[in-house]
Amino acid sequence: MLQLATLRNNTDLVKERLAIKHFKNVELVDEIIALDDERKKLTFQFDETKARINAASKEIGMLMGKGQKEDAETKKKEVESFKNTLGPVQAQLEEVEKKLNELLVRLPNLPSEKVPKGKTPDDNEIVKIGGSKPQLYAGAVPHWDLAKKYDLIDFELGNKITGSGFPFYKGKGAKLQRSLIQYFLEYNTQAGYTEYMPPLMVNETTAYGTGQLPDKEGQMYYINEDNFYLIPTAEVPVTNIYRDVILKDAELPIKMTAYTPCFRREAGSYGKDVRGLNRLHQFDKVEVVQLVHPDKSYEVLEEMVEHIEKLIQSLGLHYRILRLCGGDMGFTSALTYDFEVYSAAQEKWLEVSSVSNFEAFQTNRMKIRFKDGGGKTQLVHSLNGSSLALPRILACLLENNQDENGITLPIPLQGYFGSEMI
RNA sequence: GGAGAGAUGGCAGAGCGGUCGAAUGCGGCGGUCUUGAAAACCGUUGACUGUAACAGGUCCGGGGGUUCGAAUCCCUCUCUCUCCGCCA
Repeated sequence: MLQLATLRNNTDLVKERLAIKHFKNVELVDEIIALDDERKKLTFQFDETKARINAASKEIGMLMGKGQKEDAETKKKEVESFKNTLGPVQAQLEEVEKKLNELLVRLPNLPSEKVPKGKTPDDNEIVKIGGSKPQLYAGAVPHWDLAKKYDLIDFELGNKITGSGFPFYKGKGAKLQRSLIQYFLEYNTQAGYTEYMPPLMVNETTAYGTGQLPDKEGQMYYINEDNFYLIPTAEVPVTNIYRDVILKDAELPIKMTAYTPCFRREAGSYGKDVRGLNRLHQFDKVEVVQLVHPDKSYEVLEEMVEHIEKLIQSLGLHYRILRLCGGDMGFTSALTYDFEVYSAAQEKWLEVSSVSNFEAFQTNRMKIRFKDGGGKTQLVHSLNGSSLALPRILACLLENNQDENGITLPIPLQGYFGSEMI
C-alpha cells in the first residue's frame, strides 16, 4: 500500500506514474487526499474533546478522594456533555478512516522510472538474451509426449484423482522434481539465503500483507471451514515472517528461500497454451525473498537477477530477461524482471521466474520496519523472485536434451539426480 | 473433540477501577572507572499520531459493553499452555 505522505507530497508525480501502470481511477488520489484532510480535522476534534474528558475525569477522582461529592457530581455532568459531542465525532472518524483505507488499498504500487511504457506483453523490453538456441534432432517431440513415452508424468491420473492441472509425477519424473528442488535450494542457501519450510495455508492477514487480498481472492483456493487460503507462492508466508517486526539495521539484509507447492486457480484459458506443464493449478517452486535497506533495494534487485540468471545458465538453457512494461506488471511491484526459457519443441518462450522490487508497498502493509542509524524507524524494502518454478524448466530440460537414445540431464543436475539417462 | 489456566514493553514478570504507558529483573544504548575489556556504579531505553518545538490523543491479544474514569469488571472472538480423548 502506498504511503499517504507520498500521495500528499508528490501528487502529480503519483498520478503520472499510475498512468504508466494504466490505472484507470487516477482521480482516486484526490479523493484520498480529501478524505485524509477530513480525517485530520476529525482527529483534531476528537483529541481535543477527549483531552477535556480525561482532565475532568482525573479531577473527579481527586474530588472524590477529598470527599467533595457535590463538586464531583457537577463535573460528571460536564463530562456527560463532552461525551455527547464525542460520540458522533468518533463515529464519523471511524467511518472516514475505514473509507480511506479501502481506497488506499486499491492503488497499485508506483512503477519505478526504469519501467518501460506500454500495455501488453509485447511492450516488454528485452534486456538480455543468453544461452544458445537448442538444435533438436529430427524426431524431437514436445514434453507431454516425452512424459508419456518415458512414463514421467501422468496427466490423466491427475484428472481422475483431482482434476485438470494437477498432474502426477512418476518414477524418474518424480525423482527429477525432487532433484531440481534440492539443486535450487542448495544453490540459494550457498548464496546466503536461509531455508524455510512454511505452512501451505495462510490466514487472511497474511494474504493481505503481500497483496493477494483484497480483490484477488478468486485466484486463491480457499478453505471455507477454517478461513485459510492455499498459498499461491511461498512469497506469501515467507515475507510475512517479519510482519510487525522492527529490525536493527545490522540485521539487514534478510535473505530467505523456500520450496513450496503453489496453488493457483487461474480459471479461464484452455488449449495449446496450457497444455502439458505450461500451466497448472498445483506446481512446485523455489522462491527467494529479501528484506533490505531502502537505499539498497535496486542494487539488490540486480543482484537477484544475476543470481537467477546464473542458475538458468547452469542448466544450459536458452533464456531471455524482460523488463516488464507498466501494463504487464503486477499490482504490488515497482519493477519486475521476467525470465523466459526457450522451448524448442514448442517453439516458444516460457516464463520461469519473475523477480520484483516492491519497495515499501508490501512492507507498509505488513509494518516491516527497521531502526536506522539515527534511531528512526522506517520501512524496509521487500523483493522476491522465483529460483525457480519447476514445471516449465522441466519441460524445457526434457525437450531440449532429447535424442534417439533418451534424455541427458545437464551436469549440475546429475549431482542430485544421478548420471543415468531418462 | 472435552475440561481447566492464561495472553501486559526486545525478553521475563508485577499491576486494591483513578496519581499506570505501566513496578522490578534481564537485555540494549550512553557515561564513570580502566591502557583496553570485564565487573561495579550512574543515567537512559515501547509503538503510532500530532507539533516548528512543546502540549494533546491512541495502543496492556482482537472486537464489544459497564463506568465520570478500565491493563484491572462483564460479554465475545482468536491464540497459547496443562490434562483427557483421537491420531501421522
